[in-house]
Amino acid sequence: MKASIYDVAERAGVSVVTVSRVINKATTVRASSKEKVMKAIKELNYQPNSAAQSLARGKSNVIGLLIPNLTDPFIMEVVDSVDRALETKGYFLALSVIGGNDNDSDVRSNFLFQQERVDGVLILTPIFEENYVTSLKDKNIPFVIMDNQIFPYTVSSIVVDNIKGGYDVTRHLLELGHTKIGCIGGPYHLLSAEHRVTGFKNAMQEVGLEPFVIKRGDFDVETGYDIVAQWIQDKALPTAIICGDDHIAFGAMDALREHAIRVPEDISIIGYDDHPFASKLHPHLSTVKQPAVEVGIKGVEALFDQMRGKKVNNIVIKLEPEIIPRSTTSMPPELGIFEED
Amino acid sequence: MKASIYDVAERAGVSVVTVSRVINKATTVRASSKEKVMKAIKELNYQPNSAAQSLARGKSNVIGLLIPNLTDPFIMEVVDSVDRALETKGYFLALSVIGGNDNDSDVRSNFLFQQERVDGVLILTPIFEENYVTSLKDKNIPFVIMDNQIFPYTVSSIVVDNIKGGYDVTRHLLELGHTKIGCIGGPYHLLSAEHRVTGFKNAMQEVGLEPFVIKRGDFDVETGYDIVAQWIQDKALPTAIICGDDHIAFGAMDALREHAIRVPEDISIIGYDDHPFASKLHPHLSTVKQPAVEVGIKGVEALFDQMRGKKVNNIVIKLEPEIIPRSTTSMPPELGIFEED
DNA sequence: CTGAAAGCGCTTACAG
DNA sequence: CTGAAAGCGCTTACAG
Repeated sequence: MKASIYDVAERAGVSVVTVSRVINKATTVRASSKEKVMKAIKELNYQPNSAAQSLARGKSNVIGLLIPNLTDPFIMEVVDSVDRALETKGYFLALSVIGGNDNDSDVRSNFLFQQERVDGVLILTPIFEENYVTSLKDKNIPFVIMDNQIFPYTVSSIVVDNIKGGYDVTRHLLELGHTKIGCIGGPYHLLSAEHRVTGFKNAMQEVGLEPFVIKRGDFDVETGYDIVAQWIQDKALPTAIICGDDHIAFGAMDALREHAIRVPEDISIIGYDDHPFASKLHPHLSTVKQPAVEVGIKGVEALFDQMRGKKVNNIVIKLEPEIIPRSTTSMPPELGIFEED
Repeated sequence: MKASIYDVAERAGVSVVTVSRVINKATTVRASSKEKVMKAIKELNYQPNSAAQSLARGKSNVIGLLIPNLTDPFIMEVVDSVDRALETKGYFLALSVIGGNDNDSDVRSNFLFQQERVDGVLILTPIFEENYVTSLKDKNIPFVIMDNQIFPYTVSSIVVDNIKGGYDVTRHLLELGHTKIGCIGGPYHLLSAEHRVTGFKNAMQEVGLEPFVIKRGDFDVETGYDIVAQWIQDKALPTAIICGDDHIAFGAMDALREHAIRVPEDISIIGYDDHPFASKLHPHLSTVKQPAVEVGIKGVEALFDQMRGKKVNNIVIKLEPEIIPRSTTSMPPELGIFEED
């Protein structure tokens, strides 16, 4: 049978209150008492029942984390960061993957969104789900949204400046001397994708240049591959391509390779996200590193501030991405691939 | 203030017992009572306190899942599968990433390994951690180990037959006509890696062939790249390479590409795991698909069997991988790359 | 079909 | 520094 706090108290010859105090590291316990209790705990292999603790304390010590999938490296890095941050605070991570269809996500969120079940919720989603916000507010559960670009509500959020990311990437190419710059952006419904394209446009406009071409698609290898293959077929290639993310960049390079077009000699490619493969596959991909660890840490911090009752509505923390130039970007060729001498 | 079961009872004009019954979907409630209770629940926006439920029921409805990292696609697929399986059963997923250093993992596991905190634990680890097993057994927490190849204890586990995987892959190459087959296996401390190599050796021996070469390294792009680059420098390349996983295969192809050696015309490559990129980057990688979803489902099933008290010690469920031939494997060339006419 | 009572295992004031 | 008492919000027999 599992030992309870009463067993420990009895064995140690003290009251359960004292046992509770040493469990909770209260300082007001005589050293000798503490010792006896510790000994009893050891001997009985006692571990406090967390359900009882939660009930008595009115808090569960678990934080819910909602994520859209388990495949995106950026997301996984944030999850890892959150996991670590929570752990140092003695909190648990209850993970829930929000499926695609609405019913599904409804069930899941309701499941997680029970007060007393979680002390707070972290939402990591590229898409703004209004019903989550409503639901969470209804139930009075503290929450913060991470990596979301919409915040017209009084909602705490941690965002990464994607406009700056898109801008920086373009500046990099501009400074290398490129003028014919194309862009394969992410999907329209993702504001992060939108913002990167906006940053691109801003930077171009600033120097009085027109985008060579702009296409949009999913954050996927196939998007990059298909679009670039089409461009090649059309014999209309810029001297540099800004990709919405690294998957697109890998796909773009894949298509280029099949046509023996060299990167970066013939064309420069730059991605976004710093996928693990970016620094491993050759040539090493120039890209943008998002502060994933920072996002996780700040998210947890903001959530705990809120849980502590700091009435900090609508706190928005904006983090900056960092460009990492590697081997896929260089000066433009004298002549574009399909240009005549 | 949050509504309790008493508020609901009062408003509905019944006792808390009846409310409890409708919450728990007991059939022994008069329709009219049930209706009143439902109405009160709606009006008060009542949600049962899960800590109280856990305490009263003696179970938490949460399952702990221990994983080594958040980057391996196979692992993530299993996590997803477990998440779904748990959800349909009304269970929560408490995730914990086991860090590298021992201290760390100790802290984490102790944290998760509290009876009453979790009803059961699923361990997904390529390395057999004896202290986990001991600890879990001590505390009498049901658990099952997934994707582990060692099971000398009375421990339930779900394993995938890596020997068969290695064997099948080799047969595939053999049937295409290859005789000079090399292998870049995963690390020595991973039994899964070991088994794949064993499968390779077995298949070769069966047809009276010697392995052309066998090297080992981490499951990493760099391993494949470095080893193949070395082979190229040594002018000693087999006509087919069996890679311990897809990362190694990607690295191998990367090195080959830099030397303009064609896949599969000059050399065949086959990976393991069916990484998302395997079917996207060109040429599409021949590989082995592990039954990740199945592993998750069976793991959850086995765990629940155990939780229900089925005294099923040492249940081992062995699942089979499936080879997926794609475009990186074909008949061997007339002459090896470095062979003279 | 329904409810009074006891209990799940802790923590929190309060009093000393 | 310590303990008696009440309470956290539910569920589980038990009796009716």
